[in-house]
Amino acid sequence: MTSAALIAPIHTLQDIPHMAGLDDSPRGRVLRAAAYLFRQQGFARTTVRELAQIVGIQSGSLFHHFKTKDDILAAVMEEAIRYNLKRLQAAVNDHQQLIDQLRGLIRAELESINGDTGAAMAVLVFEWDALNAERQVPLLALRDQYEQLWLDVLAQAQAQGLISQPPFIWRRLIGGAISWTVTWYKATGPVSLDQLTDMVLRMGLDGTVTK
Amino acid sequence: MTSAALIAPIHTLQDIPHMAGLDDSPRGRVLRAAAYLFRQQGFARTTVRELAQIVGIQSGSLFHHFKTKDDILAAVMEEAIRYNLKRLQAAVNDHQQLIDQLRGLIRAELESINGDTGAAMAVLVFEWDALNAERQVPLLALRDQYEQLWLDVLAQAQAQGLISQPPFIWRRLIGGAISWTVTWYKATGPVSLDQLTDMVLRMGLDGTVTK
DNA sequence: CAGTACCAAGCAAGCGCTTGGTTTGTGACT
DNA sequence: AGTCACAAACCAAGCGCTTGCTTGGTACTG
Repeated sequence: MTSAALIAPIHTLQDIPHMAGLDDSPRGRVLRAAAYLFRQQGFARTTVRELAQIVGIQSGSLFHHFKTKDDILAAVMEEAIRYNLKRLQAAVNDHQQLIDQLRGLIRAELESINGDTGAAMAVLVFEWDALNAERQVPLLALRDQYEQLWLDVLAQAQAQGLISQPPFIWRRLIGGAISWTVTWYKATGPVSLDQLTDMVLRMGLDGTVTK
Repeated sequence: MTSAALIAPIHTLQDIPHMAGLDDSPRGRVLRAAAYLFRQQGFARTTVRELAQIVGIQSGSLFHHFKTKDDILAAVMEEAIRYNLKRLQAAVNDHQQLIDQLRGLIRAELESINGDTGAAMAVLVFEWDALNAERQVPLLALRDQYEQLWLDVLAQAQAQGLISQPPFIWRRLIGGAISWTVTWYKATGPVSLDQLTDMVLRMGLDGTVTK
């Protein structure tokens, strides 16, 4: 097998940005490095030796903190989804007007994907199938909560005539547009997160409002 | 590592749907199986032995047709992008009205992702980073052609006031919504491809037209 | 002195790919 | 029609290497 990343693979933990929700415990350090590597190269192509090297320990020592490599993946995903579920709940609770709640949800999800939990969120999306079916179950329960938050707001939005598509479909299409930003959007570019939020929101309010 | 797909991994080529653009030559058979497996389990987690077994040959015999496993991945991607570039060009040429061209593009891309080239398109999206940088170059040139087709139509759409966002942004957001359908849309479900096309189109024509 | 965190070494299994040789299909020439 | 040459397609076996993970022991901390 040809190995990717032959050039400058040497990293240390300090080169890797912090991830919200993770402390500086050994466990937190492993998960931070894992989120970074799993996103950068994929789960299967990341070796436990490589991960250990970045954390600064021997590869065998990883298994003092996690039973298997799969457990590390599951932990990264669980941290990501738990943290961002809270973020989304806050986004809804912070506003009373429905349109502001909707904008808040979009903004929060854009942040989770392009901000300080971006690596873990990308792993959650792109490496989902790498997780055993059994290990997916508890995460699916969390994801259902996450999606229900959206659907509750969207049901009201439909009732008020804010959106003209079924909430389920609307959520999938807009969710796709938001998730996809991970492949192209740079916060340092010409478009700010607030501007991007408004663009997505406008696309969501399709022809029903001339706002 | 725990291995996924412990249950009923036994397949033969006949269980795998045909892919448009591939013939029944040995090469075509390998690529068809590869597109299916790479999508199902990911490139890294698919072994050459597994691939060979489905095709019905020995693993070593694969290397009579392709130099490396990476070459197989690159070939799957190239076939996918070449075939769908033609499909997109046809979609534009088949109509004269701008709005119909736009709808044609959306419909064509939804088809390529959810239809007879779906597996290969998913591989193109999800396994892009598994490809060496050098091998990405020729594919990027093809992808630029593909995207330019969209941008040409979108520039006119903006000039006519059909869309209210910059073509580049519009394309990214709508492209995300379309690509994302691979994660949830089933052609056998309650929503037809034509209906889905109209939903995406309506979302794209954001508030500028009360069509 | 118990528990946490770690190292050094290495095992068993699986990986991509190679090798040397055999079968099969095809077209040209008698 | 028969036969021969040659390339394409394939098999059987296995090499060299990497993988996730284990083991038995040591240092540090409260």
